[in-house]
Amino acid sequence: MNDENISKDACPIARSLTFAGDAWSLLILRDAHAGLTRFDQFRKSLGIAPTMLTRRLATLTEEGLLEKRRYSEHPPREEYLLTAAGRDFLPVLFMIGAWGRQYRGGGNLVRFFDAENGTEIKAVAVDEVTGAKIGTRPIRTVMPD
Amino acid sequence: MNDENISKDACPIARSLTFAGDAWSLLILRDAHAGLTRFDQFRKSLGIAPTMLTRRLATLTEEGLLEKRRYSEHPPREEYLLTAAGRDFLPVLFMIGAWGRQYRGGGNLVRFFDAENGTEIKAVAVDEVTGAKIGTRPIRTVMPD
DNA sequence: GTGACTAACTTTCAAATTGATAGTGTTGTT
DNA sequence: AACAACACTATCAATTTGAAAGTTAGTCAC
Repeated sequence: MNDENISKDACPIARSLTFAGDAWSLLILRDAHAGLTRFDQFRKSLGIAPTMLTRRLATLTEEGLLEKRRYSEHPPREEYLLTAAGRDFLPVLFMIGAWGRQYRGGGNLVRFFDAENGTEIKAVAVDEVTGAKIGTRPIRTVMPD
Repeated sequence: MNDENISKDACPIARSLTFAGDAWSLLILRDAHAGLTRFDQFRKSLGIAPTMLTRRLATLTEEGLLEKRRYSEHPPREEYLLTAAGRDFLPVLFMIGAWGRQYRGGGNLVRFFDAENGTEIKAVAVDEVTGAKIGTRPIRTVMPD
């Protein structure tokens, strides 16, 4: 895709897709939220080729979703930690997961629980202003300029 | 990517990424939600090569997010309409957009308003059970089996 | 009834990306 | 000294993408 055009677009979705528009990046972010930080952890979890993983980690780091940190001087070893922008991507992953659970839900699926009160998490997107679920009320789109 | 492995995975996110793991599909869905239905409308809006568009529309149709409907017998012409599964993908798009607005928000962006009361929509993902925003409380992940 | 035009594609092919496999450099462990 | 762990890099075949042109099946204007 032509990233130049898309990221300069007035659409916030298109802008996000500069890096989030491929499956590996989203799966890496998923694993990062699950606590993975190291190259080999990601590689083994995803079964991704190391060339791909190197590139994707570099992009996610450049784009500010991950941060490279040296965790050992001898030998020199790096790990990848979520930044604030990376952590704030979690709602996106949960909504993708919610859709998958509803429409691709056959067989056993991973489940997520609120660690404090033990209830299963049911992620929904709402408009914070009206409290209504996204998609239940008519939307008006306003272009800039 | 190896779709076979990923869609059989126990992760609902990975399952969704079988088709949603590329930027064009998400942009087509965005445009479909904006009301576009026809091949040439998508093509002009996205600047996508017709080869790509044909393939993506076919995949989205096979995956049950779009539905092909004949809108003219003479000449034979088809349009693509969102199915229930496609409509339910809107929250994902809104959350991707919300992230992009926050972290890639320079310049003028499209904005979305509640058509009934005129307030700007601020999409957030919450746990329907606790009402807490996703990511503000600790999560426990439970694997199947 | 010929020529221009529209819509939804398909064909072709070069360029870019991906993915599998093997190898490298630095270091700790036995 | 031999072996293993970790985080990569190198190589290269296979797949995917993207640009441009062509096709099919009709409508419309004259």
